[in-house]
Amino acid sequence: MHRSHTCGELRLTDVGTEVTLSGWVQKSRDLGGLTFVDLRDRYGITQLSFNMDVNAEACNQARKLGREFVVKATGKVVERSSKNGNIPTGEIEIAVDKLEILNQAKTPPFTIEDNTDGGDDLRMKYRYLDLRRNPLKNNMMLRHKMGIATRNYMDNLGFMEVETPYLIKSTPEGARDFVVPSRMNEGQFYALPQSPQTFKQLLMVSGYDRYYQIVKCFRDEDLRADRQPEFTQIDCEMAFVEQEDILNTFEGLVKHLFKTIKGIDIPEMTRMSYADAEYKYGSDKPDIRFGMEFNYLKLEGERDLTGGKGFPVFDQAECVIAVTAPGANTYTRKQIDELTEWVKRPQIGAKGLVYVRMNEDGTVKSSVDKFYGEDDLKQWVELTGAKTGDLVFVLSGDTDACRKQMNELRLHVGDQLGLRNPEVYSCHWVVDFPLLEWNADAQRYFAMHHPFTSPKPEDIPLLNSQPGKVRANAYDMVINGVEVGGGSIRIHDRQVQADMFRLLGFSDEEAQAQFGFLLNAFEYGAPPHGGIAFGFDRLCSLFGGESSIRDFIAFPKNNSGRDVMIDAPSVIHNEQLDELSLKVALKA
RNA sequence: GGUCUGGUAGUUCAGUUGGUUAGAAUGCCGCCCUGUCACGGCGGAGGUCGCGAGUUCGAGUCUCGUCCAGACCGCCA
Repeated sequence: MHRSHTCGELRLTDVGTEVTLSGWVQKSRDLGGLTFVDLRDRYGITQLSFNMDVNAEACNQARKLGREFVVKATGKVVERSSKNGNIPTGEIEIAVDKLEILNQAKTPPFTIEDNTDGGDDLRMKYRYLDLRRNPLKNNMMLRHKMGIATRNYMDNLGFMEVETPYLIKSTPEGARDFVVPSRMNEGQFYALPQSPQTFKQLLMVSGYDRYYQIVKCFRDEDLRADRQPEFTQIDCEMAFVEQEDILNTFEGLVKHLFKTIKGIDIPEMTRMSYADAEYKYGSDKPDIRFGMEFNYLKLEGERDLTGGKGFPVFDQAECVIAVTAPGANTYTRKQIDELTEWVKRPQIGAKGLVYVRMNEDGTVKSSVDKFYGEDDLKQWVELTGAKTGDLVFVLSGDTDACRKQMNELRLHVGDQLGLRNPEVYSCHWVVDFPLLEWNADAQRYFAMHHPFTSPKPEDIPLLNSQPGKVRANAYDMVINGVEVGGGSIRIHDRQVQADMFRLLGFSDEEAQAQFGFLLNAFEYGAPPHGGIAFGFDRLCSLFGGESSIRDFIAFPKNNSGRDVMIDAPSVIHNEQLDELSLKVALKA
């Protein structure tokens, strides 16, 4: 027997008990005749004590222990004479009779502490050591609990989990596929699924009217802090439902997760149209934890409070947007200059930044006083609702670009002003997405969500005349400005689906070749259906209060898509290539 | 594909206008210490300044290239 208890469970009530503990040496403190060893496992830390007068042999052994040695200690639980209130086991210690080294350890390249001295690179290379640290361990535990809570909720509602294949067929739409060569089918490739989309729809045709799956998905695109090439979705689909049913069911899932994991009651989620989201926040995933909504000083067909005063920048702009930063008149000239440089970076691309100060003495001072008098500014201020002590930021330009830029500025200033507290959660739906998106390069429409999304029935007449105006039965759930999930009511009519493929530029032959199995299935009694998929990693990071998903995945990839621990990807042997009938021709 | 930031001791970082022997903290090693828990005290070892070229009397420092890491843009139905 290697242990009778874990390192996190012994208390004062266990005093006198003979126990055996096994774990890792967190730290030892050698006081001369007395040595203490902190023994750690994933349940906690228990102090081992060694006394030269009582057991010289064990004490001498203990003095030689290095960090992260794996040891087994047997002894009696005793009350400490000086207690440690910082840890749950701090009132007791083990007076060790017998110490056994189960395995030695090299000194780890970084400290196994909550605030480690290790950099990201090193932590990734020794991920198995990084995972010993509390923050990572807690993240993994959070992820585990999120999975359990999800499965409980879904199971209670009668959803069944069905596994779908990972080796499927490559399709041209959407993200790049990861491909897998087939040995038995020379020159042919499987693709790893970007999502189980078509399979879950086929399961609806099969009559499995409530399906879900916590499932890995794969996309061969560049990485970000919140994007990994392989990631996990909570993938769901329901038959005989309308949009309302889906929204209610999965609003319930997220509320359940908040309640069971964090003990937070989330109020009913508001719904915002895509058009409103873009209008008020310049984003399809607005963070509505704080105000700072857009005010249009100038917008075609609405108003123009800026024209005719000789300021060419605004005169030539399609759109002028003002946003009030509450209490931000404390910003110094230097801070505003920095913000100006910030919005002028190529990533944001604004030409400049205009501001209006709401001074304590009641005066209003702007960076464009040369062109705009007190009356003009008063009109602006009235529209934006800015009060004394506030600072109004104004950007101008083409409407879409200006909205995007103001969205970035709004979030950035929101961060600076501490308006985006990670402990405050604001969940809402964005609905009525456009069905199609015009792509200027390809000179054709692309499905904004995916080609299986159904148009709103009342918008169907526009499909041929104004495709860009057609709204979809599509929805995203947004939490704190993070798109955590999205879905749609699908097309279940073969003819409509075929029309959609045609609209997206597929010939009938191409549509049949790519998605014939789905079109065929729709001929055998496809029920109306729809669904949603949540980004599980993002949900976990959100619950953990972090913006990067990497530390919520046990073994993630780095920025370049590499696993630096196992050193993947790697070249393969020529024998393997031969078997697959492949030849590698490196570019340049 | 692009923009930006960084790469100096095992680790995290500092390093002035280009100028003697490149520093700190922590970790590691040795000695001392009987109630520590960020233990304490004394001593010690530890560096091809990512790599390559260039400028210069002289480069950690300046220039160019390259590799690696991170953030972002493009991309992500």
